[in-house]
Amino acid sequence: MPELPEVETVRRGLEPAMQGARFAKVEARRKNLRFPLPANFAARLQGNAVTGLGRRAKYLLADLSSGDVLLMHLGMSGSFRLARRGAAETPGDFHYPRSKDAKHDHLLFHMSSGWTVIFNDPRRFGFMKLVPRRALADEPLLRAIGPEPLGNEFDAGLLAAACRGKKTNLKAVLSDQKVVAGLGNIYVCEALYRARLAPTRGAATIADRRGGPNARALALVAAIREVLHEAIAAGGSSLRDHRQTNGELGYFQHRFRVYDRAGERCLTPSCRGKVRRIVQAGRSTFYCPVCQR
DNA sequence: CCGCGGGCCTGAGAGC
DNA sequence: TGCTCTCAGGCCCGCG
Repeated sequence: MPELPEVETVRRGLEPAMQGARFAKVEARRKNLRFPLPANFAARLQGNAVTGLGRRAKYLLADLSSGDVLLMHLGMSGSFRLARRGAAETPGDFHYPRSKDAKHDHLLFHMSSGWTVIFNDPRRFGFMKLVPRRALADEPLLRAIGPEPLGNEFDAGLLAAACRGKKTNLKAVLSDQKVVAGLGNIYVCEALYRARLAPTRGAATIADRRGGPNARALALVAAIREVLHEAIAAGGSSLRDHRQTNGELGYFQHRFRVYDRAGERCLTPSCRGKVRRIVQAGRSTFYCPVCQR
């Protein structure tokens, strides 16, 4: 599923079940997701309390009382859901499995809060890793990731500096996690539409001659922030896989202005354009060729 | 250094 | 109904 708004939605959903709770029992139904699970995965979690639940880019990070950090990535199709222990939908219960999807319930975290946290991932592009807290700064998966787009550090000056001298286009730059964290195909398309910038536009053209931000860079940063805030408030976007942890769908997909709207009218008032789908770096890009320049 | 294509997996939907 | 083909929100690697 998951880009920043979906991962943040999941983080918020997991908090009441995990924050301050212990892993009473962990069931790993497979020994690998995208990568092999850490050695002794269940044993290293069991008995630990979750002292904090954070997010960095598209990663969830659970701080454990052992001093380890549990790093979780949802890949393309990973999701978490919560079930009350003893309730009908809870694994181990008489009625379970009840969804045809249950074969992809790979990890079960039975928490001392009474909740069971279930990680489901049909495509198994997701993965988990345990990292000692003091080694987190050197963690290769996180080290190269750029600033959080909703944080104070990220601004037009930073984005322009990252684009300066680049030969590539805006779509590629915004999709690059080293430039800015957490954007994926959907929110890159939506942010570019809101900033009225074409995804094919050369990235360097949002910097002025000195490499400082121009009006385009300012518009782009504002658009990125705006679309992410709105999407988080809507519980993310549900296309195929993403659900909130309570099983409800996000609803931001109803507010897409270009994504998956190929051939439909541009929503900009007075624009006569039609949304176009092109392929960049092997992925679909949606944009209005009339009002995005 | 850069961009691109392939690979990792499974499932959904379209077309025949 | 069922086969085959394409596509999917991420990310890493190797190639040229």
